[in-house]
Amino acid sequence: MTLVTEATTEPLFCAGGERPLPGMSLQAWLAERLRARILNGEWTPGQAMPAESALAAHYGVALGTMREALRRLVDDGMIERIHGRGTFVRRALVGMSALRFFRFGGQALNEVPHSRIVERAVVEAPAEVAEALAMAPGAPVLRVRRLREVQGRPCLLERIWLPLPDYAVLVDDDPDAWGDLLYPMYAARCGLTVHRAVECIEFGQPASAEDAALLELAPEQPCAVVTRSAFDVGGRCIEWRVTWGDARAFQFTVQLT
Amino acid sequence: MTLVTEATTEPLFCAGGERPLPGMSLQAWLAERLRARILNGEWTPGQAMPAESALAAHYGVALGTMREALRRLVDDGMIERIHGRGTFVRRALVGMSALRFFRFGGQALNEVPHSRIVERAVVEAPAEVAEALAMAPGAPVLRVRRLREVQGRPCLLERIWLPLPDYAVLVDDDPDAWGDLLYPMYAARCGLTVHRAVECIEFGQPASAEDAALLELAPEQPCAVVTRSAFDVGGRCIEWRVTWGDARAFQFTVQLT
DNA sequence: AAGTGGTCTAGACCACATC
DNA sequence: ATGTGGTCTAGACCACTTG
Repeated sequence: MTLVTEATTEPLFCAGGERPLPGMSLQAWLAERLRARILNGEWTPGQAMPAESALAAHYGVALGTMREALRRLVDDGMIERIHGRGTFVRRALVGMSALRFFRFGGQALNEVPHSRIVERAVVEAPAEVAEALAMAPGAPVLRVRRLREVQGRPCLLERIWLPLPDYAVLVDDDPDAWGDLLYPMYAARCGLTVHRAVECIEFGQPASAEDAALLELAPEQPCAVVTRSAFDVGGRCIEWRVTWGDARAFQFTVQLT
Repeated sequence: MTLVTEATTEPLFCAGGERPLPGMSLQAWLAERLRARILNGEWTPGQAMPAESALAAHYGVALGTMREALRRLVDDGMIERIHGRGTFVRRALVGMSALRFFRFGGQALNEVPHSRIVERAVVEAPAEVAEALAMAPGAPVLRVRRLREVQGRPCLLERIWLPLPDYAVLVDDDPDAWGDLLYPMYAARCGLTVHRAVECIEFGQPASAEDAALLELAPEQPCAVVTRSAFDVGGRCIEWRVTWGDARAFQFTVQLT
């Protein structure tokens, strides 16, 4: 009598009364099952998952138990719940521009700075890049240098490394058509969604005199350097980038509770 | 038959069936009531609150509802729950040393750096300090300058401002007896507990040639500057401090999910 | 053994979004 | 009107900590 309206790649029900619970709580086990199904691509980012009632019925658990399992995934940043609409696998990160670490004069809030692609080349991955992207050293990667401008003034310089062949479609097309936001472009053109990222902030100098000139800074001018590894929902690193900006414009706030 | 074992400063029960719920959920209202009682000092930091079952009975709500209210306070960092032991008002922050922003050579993990009080004086609060501490400009404050050393090498210099008369007992005693950790000392000597803090990280130079000399840095050497406002559980700012450290040793990691 | 928080159930009803 | 997540109830039992 139960209609299974969803394709599933796992046993429909853990019958026989025996569930794999070797000390793991039911809600934790449910969360892991759902996480695996998301990672398996059963529900893709932005797509709605079945209703909590449907999931609870599917697994034969109480509603409250399934709610707790879903809450774990929300806390993980894996899914997002919207009252009255449904439960969704989270899309790419937003509002994570390195620009949020800086205060550039006259910068309007939420203003997306203009992007200019300064360089795009297929190169062999240097050791550092290869390690970050979990590739063999020397493997082909797409290297991009991008300058970001606020009100016509250069403020951030980014060096970005992208693993090939995942980003192959970006090798030969027109970079001017990429737009100002890369992550939505990655999703649309390459089917790659950034789900999580780690940033490391340090102080240093521009990587070269040419980079300093692009930023209109003296070569020895101190810069804040933001190194970011970006991962997809499966935990694979799909972008590595380093961003430079004038240290005098750097400002970052931390809440401690 | 119900024994009221706790002193309470509010009506014991919201009788008459009418609870102040002008669109607020019951659990949110409960959380606010409990928050007010904590801020009122009914349960002090480190002390156990009544059991969730007792609280639920006291307010005449279901256990699960009270659990949700308590969960909100946990998420706020207001309380802490320990399985089998109880629910506790959170103590002072730990592991919030500005040292966590730096990597100094040979620094062992969790090593508490040695502290040396370089200056202690009662001064009139400058405008900036007065604003941070919500005092009148020129009001008396205790100014402390502290040098922190790792393996005998100076690494951080702190300028700390403390509102008077709250810290009056520190004006004339022996600073060498303060120890390496100030916040536990504040709690023990002055009855002041840091519950929350906000830090702002910027880039700059030492405040004076003398400060640079204390850090054994050139006066023009770039430094990371960490400005911290520390608040008690009631939201009052009870400490304002600025910390300088060599920018070359600065390293900070941010997780984005 | 007693007391605590953590898990789980099986409902009911409410608030929000969409068609 | 229907379907979604959010709130609330009233229990039961489990896991952990302490005396």
